[in-house]
Amino acid sequence: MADHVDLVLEQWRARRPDLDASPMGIIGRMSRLGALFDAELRRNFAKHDLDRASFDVLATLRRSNPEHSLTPAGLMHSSMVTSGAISQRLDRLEARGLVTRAPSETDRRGVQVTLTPKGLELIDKVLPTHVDTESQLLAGLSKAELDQLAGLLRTLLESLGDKRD
Amino acid sequence: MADHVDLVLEQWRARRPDLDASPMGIIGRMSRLGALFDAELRRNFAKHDLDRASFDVLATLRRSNPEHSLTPAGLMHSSMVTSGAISQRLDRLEARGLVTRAPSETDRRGVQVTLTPKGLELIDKVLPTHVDTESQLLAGLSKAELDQLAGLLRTLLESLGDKRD
DNA sequence: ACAAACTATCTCAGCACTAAGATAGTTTCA
DNA sequence: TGAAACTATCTTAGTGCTGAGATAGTTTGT
Repeated sequence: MADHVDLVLEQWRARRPDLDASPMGIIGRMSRLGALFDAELRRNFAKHDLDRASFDVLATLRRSNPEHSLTPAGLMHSSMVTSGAISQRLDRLEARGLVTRAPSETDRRGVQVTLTPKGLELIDKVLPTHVDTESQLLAGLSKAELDQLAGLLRTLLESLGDKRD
Repeated sequence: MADHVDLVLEQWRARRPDLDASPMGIIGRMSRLGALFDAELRRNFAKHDLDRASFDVLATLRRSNPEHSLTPAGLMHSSMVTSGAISQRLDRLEARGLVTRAPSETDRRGVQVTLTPKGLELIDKVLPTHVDTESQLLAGLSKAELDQLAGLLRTLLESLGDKRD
């Protein structure tokens, strides 16, 4: 059994035997899996006239609270992109009538972003197909293996300072 | 112990208890780890006037064979980007004198890309700092845990058809 | 009370990528 | 042999992001 990364590691052993390339065995695999996941998830988003960026915003609003409402800063922290990216995502979603931007009542610099009924309907339609696609992507591992994997990834995230907020 | 993704999963349970969001526990964590890894690796590349794209090309050439030489198609398969992206990456690297493009001797459509001495020197200088950075990113897991993680990721990649070529 | 420091959001130029398609050369096979 | 299918590479318009910085409003400390 060997995947593409095993070949890469062999090549490094042949060309640079002095180098311990083993960390690439983890980080290289994650990067490849990320690319494969992304490509497949994108196919599903496209069926519903969405892309990853729009889905992320709609899904974050959907799960955050019963009002489906957050500030741009809140969206930024959740999605790990810059404030400029959030502004542009919101421009697109607002133009499509999927979210609204309202001035904050407590802070005149602030904005409150809220899912419209149309946005709620769309994300609720896409969500089941999304987890379904994800589930198929993970079908190569058993339930026990998936739990083990989730645990290792959580430990790693915690060690890098990933927090709950 | 809980990371950001645990919060996300809790929120889904509260808002959409009918939905089994557990696949997000894996795919969401991989995506976050990918972003954190990328940011840190980029910092190291920048120290050497490089970016991820250029590093990928130089490293792939470095490990592939003793001649440090591949076709654009070979680079494309290894890096999971489109042919257009490879063309542009090679334009940049060629302009900096880090690789050469020579017409293939056997196929007049073909091109042979080769590391220059300057390119070889650069990648050999950066490589140890790169694996060092990766190693630090993984320091939160023991050697045994890393082996376990690599195995699970390999199984997943194989189940998705990732091949050695 | 007021200046300085800070915070929230937006704007925009520059960058690397994709998707589609152009160009040139090679292979297949009737 | 010659047409059709295929392959290798490059070109280009369009897209979404980052990084830097602008703008407006809030908080802090004296």
